[in-house]
Amino acid sequence: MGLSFPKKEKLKSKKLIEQLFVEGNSVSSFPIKLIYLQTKLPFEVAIQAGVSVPKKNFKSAVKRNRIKRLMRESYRLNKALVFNNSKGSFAFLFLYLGKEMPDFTLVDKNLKAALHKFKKLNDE
RNA sequence: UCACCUUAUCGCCGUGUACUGAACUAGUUUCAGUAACUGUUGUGUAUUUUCGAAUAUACAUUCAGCGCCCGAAUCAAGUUCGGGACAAGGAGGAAAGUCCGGACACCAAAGUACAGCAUAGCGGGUAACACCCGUCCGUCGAAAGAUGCGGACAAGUGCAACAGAAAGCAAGUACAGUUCGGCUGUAGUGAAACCAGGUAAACUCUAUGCGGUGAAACGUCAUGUAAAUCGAUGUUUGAGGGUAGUACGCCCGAGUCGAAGGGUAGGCGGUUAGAACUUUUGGGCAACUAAAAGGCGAGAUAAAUGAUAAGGAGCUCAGUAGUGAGAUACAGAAUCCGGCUUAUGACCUG
Repeated sequence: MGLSFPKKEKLKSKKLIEQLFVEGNSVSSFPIKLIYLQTKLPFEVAIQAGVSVPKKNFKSAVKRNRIKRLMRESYRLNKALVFNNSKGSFAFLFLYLGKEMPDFTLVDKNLKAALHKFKKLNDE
């Protein structure tokens, strides 16, 4: 399956996202928080994922874009951790809770940790 | 004026699948020309070889195949679905603030007057403007030049520091004259005094312009049930409501028939080829404009345009130098244009 991150695997439905905030569970590894929910997806994929950075913490659109890109990139490289082993289909949303600009190493490390936590919970 | 560059690896987004012209009109799909690919087709020519033929190669023509590749539906190159390959492309000068001006779209009601708002030397440019150009005047400057909310005190109303009795609607100092009436003159204060002036980033007046709502507009497709909605028809008193404020005016409003709406912030269109850009020539002091030629380079929608690594350029600091260290601005398209304002790095020039 490789390292691609095509459109089908992106969380796009507004309905699902709202449901995610209301009913979803979460794990976190500061500054990354992962909200997830086991649910039916519109396509035949295991996981749909999205990223979000609150406007409150980062007013500049350029900075928000940068953080979202870092998170997307990190998820793309590490999604093999959870993609094939999970049971059922999930909606993911990664939130960035920090207030400082991160670099790729920091995002990658913590996003990986969050994925590991999710996997451990899901296996039990 | 430019908006760091190059390479490698891994990704994201939409587009295309040789080109050109026409027809049919929306379709199980037409025609012509040029170019390219494949070949156990046929024919011809040339060359090689040979006594000759066959063979081989090249070219021309004909035929068949292919329609970027694979799979499925199908009489499919063209239509639909899924997967892949390749190609070219993929944020800005301000994309920002949303402050003006338009294009475009819609409206139960958009009309008239008043009110309100905007603009303000004069002339020109423009689709339009509060923008731009020219010019006059004022102010600043030695000059080059910079800068200006620069119409009107003619009508009405208001305001005016200090000085002064008084800057109005009422008072009044000193001296002199006198037809004895606070009638006249002079002095004193001040920029200005029983007389005019100043002031319109004071009300006001004049001239010109202004319906409202914004792409979450709007159109359309799918699903499809009641009040309400839309269309047609239509009646009497017209309650009541609406039309940004007021007045007039205008519109809706019973019933019947037909259609399909709500929600799912669903899909598609609108949507990116334009009052655009570049070059040349003509017109104009200029803003700008006319003609010709050329190419076309983002289209996302929880929102693509990237991430990582290495090297280099310019910049700053240190150093004689080789070199070393540091930082790499402001900032992210969202219907599209013309401006203005604000933020901001480097270089060149006056």
